[in-house]
Amino acid sequence: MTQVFALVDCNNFYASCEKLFRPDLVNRAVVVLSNNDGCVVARSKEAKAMGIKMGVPVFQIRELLEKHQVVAFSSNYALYADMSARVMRTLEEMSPALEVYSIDEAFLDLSGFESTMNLADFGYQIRERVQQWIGITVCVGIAPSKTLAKLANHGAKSWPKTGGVVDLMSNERQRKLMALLPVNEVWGIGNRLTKRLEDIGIRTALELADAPTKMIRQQFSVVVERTVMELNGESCIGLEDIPPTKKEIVSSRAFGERVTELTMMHEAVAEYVHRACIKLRHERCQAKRITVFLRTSPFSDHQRDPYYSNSRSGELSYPSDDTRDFLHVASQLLEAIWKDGYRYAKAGIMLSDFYNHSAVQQELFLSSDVVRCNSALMGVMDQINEQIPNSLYFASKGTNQTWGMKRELLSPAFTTSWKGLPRVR
DNA sequence: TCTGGGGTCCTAGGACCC
DNA sequence: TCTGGGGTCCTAGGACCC
Repeated sequence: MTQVFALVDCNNFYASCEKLFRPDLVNRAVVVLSNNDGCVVARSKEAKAMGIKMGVPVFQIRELLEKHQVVAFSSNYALYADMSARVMRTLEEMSPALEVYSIDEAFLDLSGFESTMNLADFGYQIRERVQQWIGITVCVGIAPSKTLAKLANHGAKSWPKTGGVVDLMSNERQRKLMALLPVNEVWGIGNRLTKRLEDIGIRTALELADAPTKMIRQQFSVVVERTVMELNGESCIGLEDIPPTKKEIVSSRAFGERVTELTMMHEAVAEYVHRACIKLRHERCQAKRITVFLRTSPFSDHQRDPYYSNSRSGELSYPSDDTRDFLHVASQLLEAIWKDGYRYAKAGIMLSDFYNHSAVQQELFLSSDVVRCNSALMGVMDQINEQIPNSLYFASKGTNQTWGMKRELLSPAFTTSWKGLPRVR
């Protein structure tokens, strides 16, 4: 049986979420900014039309924003996550299997649907329902492989006359679309690969699809080879409807102001450990390995502001999900890579080497009572913090946090009670 | 002055073992 | 003193994604 995938993607998702609760902003250009209000990470269609590019630093386009009275928001992740969950629940009801691919995209398995209905019509149904129930506009791409479904979706987004749905099940239509799209629009082909592919004369998606797989494998990799097969309608990447367990958890952040003192950096690292461990417990995992990293700004003039970047990993003697275990090691690792005299712009920690909670072998000399007691303590802490965020934490992360990030343009928490509200001081 | 955060997968090379 | 080749495991780095 031929496989059928649909990719459903929300249009301008973060900007659309902000607009949804501000009817006064219809037809106004809206942008959403990254942490620290540093870069543009989402634009409404009006903002796109002004030529505001994805990822551009705000300070470079400040005049443009003011001149056209563009409305800017700090990113309100709690709001977007909540809206995303609503969209996904709606999609779930319409398809037997769904893979939540990112906050604003999902793959649906529509295999077998083609015998009872017109696939494009079903795409329009999806679009209408999400629009009506949630108020978010989506585009739908339908094809026999995920990579082609991505391209179909791109077509649906780019050409309004498609009505937001493109059915790419026929080979003829696949080739027609691929001939029009540059190779860098293909899922899995980024900047570097685009450059290398262009060097050997491959410029369009179709030229990549027609390239001999053997040569692609030799000159590039198995990954690119798989992409070529997917472009030819051969599905190599299946639907992952059960989310795989995480292999690492990262918590990192650029500072609102440069950090020059070790005590401050200790506080910041403690904060990241705290956040990562909450996620770890949420995943019902334990980790053994922790990495601490820090760096100065790669963008500044290195004559005046020299560059330094370093990281160091350490291991616990047994897997744990106890914040205190990681705080202890992290602080030692930080001491080992810290150098005085630099203006640090960013730091973070990463947890890795995960073990399933139930399958973890306890440390030989730790009584099981102690372990039970620790995990109960952490559980209570997480529960309280879920009710009232940041009410309970370890003193090591500090109470002042002058290095914390800037979020000056945050929208209110429209749909969530506590999450997303700035901390009350 | 001001440039995000969180992930995955693959590969090359070093360490180590037999 | 001479000194092989193959396998495995781990890590760092590169590339990609949203």
